[in-house]
Amino acid sequence: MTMTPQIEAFVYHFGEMGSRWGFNRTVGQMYALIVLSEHPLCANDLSEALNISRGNVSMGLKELQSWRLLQEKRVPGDRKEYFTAAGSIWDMAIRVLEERRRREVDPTLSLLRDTLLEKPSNEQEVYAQEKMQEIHDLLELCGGWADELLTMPPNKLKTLMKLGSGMGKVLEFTDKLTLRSPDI
Amino acid sequence: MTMTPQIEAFVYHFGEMGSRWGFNRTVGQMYALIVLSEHPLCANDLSEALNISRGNVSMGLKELQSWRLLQEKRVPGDRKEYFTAAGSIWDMAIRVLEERRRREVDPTLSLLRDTLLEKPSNEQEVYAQEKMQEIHDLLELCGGWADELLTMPPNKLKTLMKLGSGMGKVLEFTDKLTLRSPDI
DNA sequence: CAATAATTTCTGAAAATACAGAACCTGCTG
DNA sequence: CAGCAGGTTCTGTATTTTCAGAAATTATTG
Repeated sequence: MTMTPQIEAFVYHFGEMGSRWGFNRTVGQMYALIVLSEHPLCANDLSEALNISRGNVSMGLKELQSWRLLQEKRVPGDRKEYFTAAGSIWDMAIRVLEERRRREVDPTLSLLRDTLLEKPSNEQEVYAQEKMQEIHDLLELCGGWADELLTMPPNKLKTLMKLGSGMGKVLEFTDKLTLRSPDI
Repeated sequence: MTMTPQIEAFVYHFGEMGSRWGFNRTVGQMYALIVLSEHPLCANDLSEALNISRGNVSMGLKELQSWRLLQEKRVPGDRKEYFTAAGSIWDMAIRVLEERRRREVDPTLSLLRDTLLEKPSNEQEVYAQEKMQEIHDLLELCGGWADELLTMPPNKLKTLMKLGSGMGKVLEFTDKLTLRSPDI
């Protein structure tokens, strides 16, 4: 289990980026290596290839599993656990986005909902609540939309994205249509 | 400059979330307070309201400015600088997304592009490059799409999002149309 | 061109996080 | 049930990040 310079470069880069994506350097490296490996890897492989302590690898695998990013593979006659990336690259992206939403957006939404139920008790709070309402609506709208998109079959989603600037036009077009028939 | 419990709760929450959004606790608190305040705030206001050292406030303001999230306000006859949130909540969201893309996605894309120009030097790299290609394509597609969306006028974007599950249908519909006329 | 108000940069302490390595489980195998 | 492979949890150290407060810098006004 030794990495070529190319693979190494990507693995390290992903480690650095990892922190931005919500997990730490070593977890990022571990995941990158697993994704790039055709064959399932076990904890020892990771520990050796990345020079990471065995205990740390165990924690990292736990973390990646909590993101639902790993698929466990059992090799008959071998008592080690092996791992590959769960699903396609698309699946991976979707999982990460879902998880980040759960961690970053949902708690805020919930707090906002609670706060907005309370009566503003002075001038200052009237304005503040207006802003909170705006934030709430934005998050809710985006969240709902994201749900729609992420539950679409990937193919369809891809088509949609490729539509690109066409989308603006489609939108105008459907606008016109809905003038006549509100239920496209 | 004293916060009501409601406002305080949101400010602190946003501080905690802040770290997930790419800046630290105090920067998050500062921004939340600025957004919720009807009137522009100066460094001292922030320092006092949040119990943050004056120097730290200065750093934080720099950080927020690097995200293009602040609008500077000058009050005639007062030499202090005052700040409000730059633009609407939508503008804020767009700025944050753009900036995160710049910081999180672009460097990876650039590395991938470079790597994919090289010839795979063995079996292992052939597979790894396939995966990298997939990641590259996904990031590029999403990035391009995000560009489209984020440069759309907010109203249009809002309409699009509200379209919700309708979108799947629109898609099928345009599919049929393009069979006859490829340039919608 | 002082005097001083406002801001920025620097410095080191404190807090949080990441991590190696040891100690500890758990369950298989002979 | 001893021995051991594999995995997890714990403990202390190293690293990184955050931040207050001091020092330095820049602007503003009489």
